[in-house]
Amino acid sequence: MVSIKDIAKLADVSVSTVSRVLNDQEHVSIEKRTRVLRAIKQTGYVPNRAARDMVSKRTGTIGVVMPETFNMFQRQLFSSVAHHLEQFSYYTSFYFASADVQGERACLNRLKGDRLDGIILLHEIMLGEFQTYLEENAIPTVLATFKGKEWAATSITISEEDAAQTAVNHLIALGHRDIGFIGGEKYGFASARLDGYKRALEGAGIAFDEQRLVRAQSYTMEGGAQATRSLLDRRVPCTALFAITDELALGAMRALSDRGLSVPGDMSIVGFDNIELASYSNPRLTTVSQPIPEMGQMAVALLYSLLSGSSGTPLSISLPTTFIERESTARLR
Amino acid sequence: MVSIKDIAKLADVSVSTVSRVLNDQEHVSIEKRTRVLRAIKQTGYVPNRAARDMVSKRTGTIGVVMPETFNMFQRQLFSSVAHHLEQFSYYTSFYFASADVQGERACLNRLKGDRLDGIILLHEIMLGEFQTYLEENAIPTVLATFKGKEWAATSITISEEDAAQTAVNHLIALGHRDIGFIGGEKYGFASARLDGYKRALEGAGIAFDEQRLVRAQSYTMEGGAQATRSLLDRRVPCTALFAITDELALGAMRALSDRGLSVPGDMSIVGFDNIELASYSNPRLTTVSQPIPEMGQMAVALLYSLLSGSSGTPLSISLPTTFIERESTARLR
DNA sequence: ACAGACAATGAGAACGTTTCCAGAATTCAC
DNA sequence: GTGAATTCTGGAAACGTTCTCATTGTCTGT
Repeated sequence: MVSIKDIAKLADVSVSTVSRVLNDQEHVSIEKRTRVLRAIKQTGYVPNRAARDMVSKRTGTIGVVMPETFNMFQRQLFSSVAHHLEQFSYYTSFYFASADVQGERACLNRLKGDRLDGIILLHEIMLGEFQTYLEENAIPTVLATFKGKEWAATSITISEEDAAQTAVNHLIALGHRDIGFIGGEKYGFASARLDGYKRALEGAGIAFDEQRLVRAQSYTMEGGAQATRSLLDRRVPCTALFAITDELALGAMRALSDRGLSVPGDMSIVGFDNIELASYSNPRLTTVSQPIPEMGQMAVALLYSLLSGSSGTPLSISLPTTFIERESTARLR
Repeated sequence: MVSIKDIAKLADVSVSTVSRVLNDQEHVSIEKRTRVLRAIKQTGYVPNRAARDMVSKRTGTIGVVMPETFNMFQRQLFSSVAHHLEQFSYYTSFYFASADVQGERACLNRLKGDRLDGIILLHEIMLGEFQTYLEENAIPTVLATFKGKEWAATSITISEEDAAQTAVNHLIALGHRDIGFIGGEKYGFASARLDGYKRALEGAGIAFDEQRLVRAQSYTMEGGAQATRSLLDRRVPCTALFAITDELALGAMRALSDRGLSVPGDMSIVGFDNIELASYSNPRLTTVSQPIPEMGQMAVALLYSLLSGSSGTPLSISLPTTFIERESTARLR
């Protein structure tokens, strides 16, 4: 492997000079600079990142953490983040954590060895040690799509509860009163969206009924389908469904269709996220649109400002959502 | 930052001894070993990877390259690869290359600095320099979903052409003769699937008609919808469509539905890939199933054997596909 | 012509680890 | 008991960079 010394020898200059050229520093004559550049080109030399990192005490790397089995919303968010990250001169490392304690711990351990300069978390982390590590080492952190309960980190979110309430209100406005809820496990957004659902019912004077609530095992279409089947099996009358995720909603549509129920004829459905697929399903899905590209952009911008040394109380930014009416909801006949 | 020296001091042993403990080597007394381990635990010490990599001349890292805007098939493949990669003790770095020459070059440059021990490519790379670099540096490489033309690397593929032919044959068997083709740009699999389509027509004595061929701008649902619209606008009669990707097929279904055509009543559709979504669409999509989990597993296994020093002519493995009939195809009335 | 400022350059320390080597301590075979 | 083999241990070199510092050379203003 060709090293900086080889380049120095080949260009007949000192190692220091090569380093200066490499890092675009001044105090190098045009003549030597071109000689060095020629040698680099000739040998195909690329600086050894490990060596560079070691001496400079920083890796120039920012980490992006996401679930190993990310859903389509997270996939789109990831795209946006990755795209904006390319703009500026940091390396990016991606970490995929399986959604359990061991998975998060394994992820954390990988992280630690990498000595990141900054980090963006694209999903809620359950493991307390994660927060501890980041705080103790004062690693600039941006939380996207969630806030830490007692974690005073920069975050970018939407008002989950309000958005969910709006979605359910739409169903109510269409005359529905028996509205099922397809939720999920664990995460903060799941309970926030449930709260929004409850608030909407309350606002309309509809009693909340535990029987109309079902939690999917996983945030997948399969999870949504299963949950819907078990809801239907309970035989509590429902004319509409609110699913806290588009993928759950799509799974629900599949399950309904399998039971010979039509959407929105027999059942209206509202989703949440507005993933790309929502406008390609049949029928198109009425949903709450999250500003995914902006969330990614903001997350990157916020991290950048942290890395540039901005201080003070961490910003906690909430972006607006939009309710999108498509074809999966209809007025109750 | 706490370093190995701090641990040595704290445990009152030499740096060498700490290093031995760290790397699970023998020749350390139980007593000192426990002292070292205690010190590590106490301080939360994690070895600096950069330093470690530098001296050991290897990074213990394997790289996974995929397109920045990966489609659902690639997403599932990625999952499988990531999952199997976790089993063994290499670090994994993910690289996302935007699908153009600059993107691939940028990706390559990032790669180079990282001095990978091995690499898995999850999509066809156009940039020749990529191959050159990997070959010149003798980096163990596995190509997944494609083969290099003149690249004698280990690869794992399916027989694209045969599978496509089978898919189109199915349409023919249902009585269809006017079969549109929704293809795409650039990649080898696109032309292989086109060849399969042509061969099926030929086998049935149906003349290939350029007018029934359309290429999507991108391998997305939007791309499929657009392509389908332009095909419909040509007003060449078609009773069936073969899309070389499930996502294109789903976009096509959307476009047809928008024009008031029903699937499979007015038009049969066959896709390719069998992404998760294919069994959740409405109607469910008839398609060619790729053995995605196995492909990922194989790719990892093959890389592992390369890293373990297996040599000889690189293996080129082709996995079988399955044709899956669902609801998007029907007999021509 | 001379001091002072500044540009160009290279020598060498430092970063945190692994690994080679040699010495000390212990065990083993007779 | 003796010598040989083996285990344990620490010192120090090496890895490929960056960065500080000192030296030399070239201007500039008087």
